[in-house]
Amino acid sequence: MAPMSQRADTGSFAAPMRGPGSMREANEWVVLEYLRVHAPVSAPQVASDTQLSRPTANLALARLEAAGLVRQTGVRTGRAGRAARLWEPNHDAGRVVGVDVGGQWIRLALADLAGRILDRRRAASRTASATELAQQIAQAVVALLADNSVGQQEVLSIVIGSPGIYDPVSRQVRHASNLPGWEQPAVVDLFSDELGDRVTFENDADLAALGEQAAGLGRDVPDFVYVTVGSGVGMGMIAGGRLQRGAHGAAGEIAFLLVGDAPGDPAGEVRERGMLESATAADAIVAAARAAGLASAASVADVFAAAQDGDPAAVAVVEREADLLARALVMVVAITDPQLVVLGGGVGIHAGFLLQRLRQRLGELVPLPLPRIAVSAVGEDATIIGGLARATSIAWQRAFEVGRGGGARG
Amino acid sequence: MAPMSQRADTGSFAAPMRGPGSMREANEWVVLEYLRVHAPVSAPQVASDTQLSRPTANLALARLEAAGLVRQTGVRTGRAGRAARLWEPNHDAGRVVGVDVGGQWIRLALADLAGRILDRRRAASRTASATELAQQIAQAVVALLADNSVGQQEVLSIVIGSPGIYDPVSRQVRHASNLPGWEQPAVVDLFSDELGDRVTFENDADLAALGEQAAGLGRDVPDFVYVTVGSGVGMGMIAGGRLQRGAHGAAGEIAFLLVGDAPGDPAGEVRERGMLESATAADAIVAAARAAGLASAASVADVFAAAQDGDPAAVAVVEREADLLARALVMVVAITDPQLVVLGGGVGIHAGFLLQRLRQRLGELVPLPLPRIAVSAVGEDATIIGGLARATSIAWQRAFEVGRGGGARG
DNA sequence: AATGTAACGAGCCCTTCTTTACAAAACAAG
DNA sequence: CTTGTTTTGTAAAGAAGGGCTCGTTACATT
Repeated sequence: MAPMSQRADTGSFAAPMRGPGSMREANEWVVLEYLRVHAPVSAPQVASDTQLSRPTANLALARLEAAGLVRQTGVRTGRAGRAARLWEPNHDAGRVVGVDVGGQWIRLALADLAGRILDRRRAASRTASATELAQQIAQAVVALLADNSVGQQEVLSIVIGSPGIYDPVSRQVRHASNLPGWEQPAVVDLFSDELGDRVTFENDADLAALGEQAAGLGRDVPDFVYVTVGSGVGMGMIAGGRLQRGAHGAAGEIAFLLVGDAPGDPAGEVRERGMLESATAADAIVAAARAAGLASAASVADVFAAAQDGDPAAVAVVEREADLLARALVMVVAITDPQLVVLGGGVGIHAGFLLQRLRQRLGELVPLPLPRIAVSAVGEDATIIGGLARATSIAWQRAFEVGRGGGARG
Repeated sequence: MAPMSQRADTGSFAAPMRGPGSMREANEWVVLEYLRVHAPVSAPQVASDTQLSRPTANLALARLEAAGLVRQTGVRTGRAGRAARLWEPNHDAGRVVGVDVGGQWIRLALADLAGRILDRRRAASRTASATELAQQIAQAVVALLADNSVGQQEVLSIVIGSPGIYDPVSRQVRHASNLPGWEQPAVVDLFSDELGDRVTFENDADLAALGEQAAGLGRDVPDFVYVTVGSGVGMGMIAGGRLQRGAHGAAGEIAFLLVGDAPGDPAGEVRERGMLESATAADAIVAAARAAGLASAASVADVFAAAQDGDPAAVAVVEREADLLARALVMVVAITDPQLVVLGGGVGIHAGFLLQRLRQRLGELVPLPLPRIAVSAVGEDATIIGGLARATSIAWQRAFEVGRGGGARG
């Protein structure tokens, strides 16, 4: 069966230098990683910034170019001296796909190796059965590739983000309460059958955190959390610049945080969905607003709009939301001490209105160093962008590995 | 001023291989790290396990021996073929000191580079003033070294564990509510003046987690937390095999977790110490027992003993303790998803009695994959052992750096 | 005592990086 | 337009490592 690996940590010792071969290889990788961040850039610049000698840097670039991983993108002129050729990664050396699977919508995007989106699709989820949903996704991916004339060979990585936690041992997704049936192993197998062995599963909130890290507020923040509040509640955690998944991939399943006595909630739902999610997710807000007399409230946006207009019932609902989220953030801050909390998801995006109260409550409850709190800069695309970021990272590794011995394209 | 560095992450790119020199150096470091775990071991074993060639492994060992970092420790015989010389790190190439500063006791230990304790001291903390306490510690360290004829030069690292979080920027400890005055910068400066620039500050719970990782239940567990309940409450978190400190070093300050309505506690104390600590720390247990009619309860041990004897009031107190800790662990599990929870501290050590109820409550509250829960295997020495583990790690790095150019000893 | 096995060590070859040097290309000044 | 300056690109020489292979040594077995 296909590997479909979650990042397997090496565990043992750092790899020693096995002969001069690994030396050159390591240097080429350093140059490539440098270029991914600093392109376009001249060869002497690469040399000085990577602390390699000019000939070595040039050799690495030449070999990477021969492997199709790097290309010249022009000439820097205007300064004294010979004009320098500028280099950049060959972002057309492959393609990646990111998929965001939700209970309402599936979104997918095709991107180059820079993560730039070339084409994207959105469709209502066919949640009649999980296998139907999986088939819908697989077919959508195939169609997306076909419409853009992208061959199977070019696709180096496909990352699928969904609720729940993926267990690479049993090869199934668990705890995806939003997607009934999604836990069947047949779902995972269907993807490897249809799309090959380049599929990686990730939690949607984890990917959203990576998205915020790649293109949002988390860009230069090594320790932050992304909290998503929408139809469900979730969290992705970046510590030391790296995504933290926990021992079973369940880190950040904050739906189950205890945030009070959750009055009026049937105990069964609290146990199933978790107390925080039962009390703060989108449906809970709408229900609370209606119970408070806002019969016209049909969506979260309605409730927030009414609150903005000063409707006292709506204000009370929003303030309770802020208080509950503050209690949740107390736990997050006390346990993980992030530098930044990013709010996302259908509710989180509207959270600008309650940020002030959120900060105030948090300050009242915890005398610790407080994180900055802000609304996501990438919005509802966080998961897709994060999926593409993860996919490009995997793809570059693969391209480098095969490029060392194989052919080039692009 | 002295650097006294917390581990500074490099941030930028992996170091390239700058010439064959760095290659040899990297290989020597790999060999040394391998030996620290697998000693005593033969040279061919080193070669095959590190994937270096036999000549290269032998050369690395020879050079490390010349630098005084490695030594022969005998001959393995009994098998066919020529007898192999066995190698081990030269644990006498330096000394380290670990200090555990608490509100009641200070403990300190002198150890070799394997972390083996050569001598140790314990004394009642002189908490009249923080500077007096700091002076007491510094003098105790000096005396410990003198009594064992250890010169200042030999001490490669001193790690001081205390409550609170150390901020390397402002060079002071914060949030050490147990140690009044400990936040003054003068305290930190006193140590660098008296003991030189090899002093590192760490949170005591963080060190306890490292201790459990080095010598306790966390030995081969990459993701676990150490929860200490005693006169205070704290947590140290290991994820991916590495200690997680958070953005401000405040990760694991779980005293502030919200675990209910904390009935009967004055609001001021809850705000100051945190709700979980106010409700579950040692003094709270004793107070609750007395309030329930156990006039004879003078210590946590008394309460637990009475509960073991079946005293209903004591049982109720212990069960409430278990319920509160279960609520706290819900947060920890939902946010960080550890594989193992280790209980330590004055209360945690007696927690065997409440483990079952703790597990049951946790299972009722969270349908996520649950961690193993167990009482610490290193007991009250966790912080000291962890401090020595951290210190040896720092010391080997230093010894390696200077060994590359400087002299040897031992 | 003879044989097999495993460790050790020296010599050789290959690869890589750096240094040094020189040629090429752009701009600036006359 | 020519000449000089500056930076880039590349080639050759020099230095240093690591792997491979083989011969030697030492221990255990029979």
